[in-house]
Amino acid sequence: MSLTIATWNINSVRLRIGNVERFLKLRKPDVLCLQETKCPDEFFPHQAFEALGYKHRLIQGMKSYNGVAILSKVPFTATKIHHRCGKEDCRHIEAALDTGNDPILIDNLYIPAGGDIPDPGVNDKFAHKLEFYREMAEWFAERRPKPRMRKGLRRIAVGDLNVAPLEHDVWSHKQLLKIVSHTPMEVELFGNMMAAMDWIDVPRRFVPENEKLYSWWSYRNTDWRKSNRGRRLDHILATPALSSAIRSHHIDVDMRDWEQASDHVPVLATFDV
DNA sequence: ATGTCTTATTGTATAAGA
Repeated sequence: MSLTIATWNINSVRLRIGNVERFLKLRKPDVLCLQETKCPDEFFPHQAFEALGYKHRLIQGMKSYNGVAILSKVPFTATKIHHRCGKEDCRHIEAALDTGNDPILIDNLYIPAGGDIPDPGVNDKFAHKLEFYREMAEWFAERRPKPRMRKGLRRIAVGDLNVAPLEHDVWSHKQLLKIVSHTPMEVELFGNMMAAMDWIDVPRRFVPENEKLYSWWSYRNTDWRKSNRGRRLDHILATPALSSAIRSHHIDVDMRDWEQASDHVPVLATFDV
């Protein structure tokens, strides 16, 4: 079966539920992973998703900040809510998708943005971000399939990881080296997390590393398209067991122009599972 | 880099986070 996964930092699911519905009708992903829902669970707009066939929903939200959700047409065989760095701040949920074959595990992540100053000694938010990356690398390493497991493990991780790892994941590598999201320290920890599970960077399977690729443009630019000072903060990662199943990818850049747009646009990938 | 958007509140202006 064909499986399309989308990830989107929605920056308030209630404010932008109209845009979510429009996106789902347009792209019809099988699974949508949202971050920054900013919505306590009791207020989550379930009916909008139910009406469009997303009958399987795992949500973990809170007041004001953060919040993640997995909305799926595909049933779950298991779900988990994870607490990271000793906090309960709604940043990691996990579901097993019932694809008929081995279930595919999907992690939906909202990694801390990290504040403005890239120094963990003076900026607690940056320290939290680094700690989150270290914890994820360790957690994935513990789940890495043993060499004797020849078929490997089918796992997909998506979300707003708040790091643009490659030179051409930002508009100016040189000018952003000291800007949080592209500092060498963050990029190194991102790399450690990638190595922990041998993750494949799915969009970069299709777009060469010397081409610009972004999923986020700041609200602070008056004309985002003209200045085009973007960053690739939103990611889709897949394990080697899914390597031959990867079919296509798409970043919905034009959605940055939609009425009352999020500052992030959806990233999609299709697998033949 | 600048400077915008969202949420919440000792609220109709301000602060915090991104």
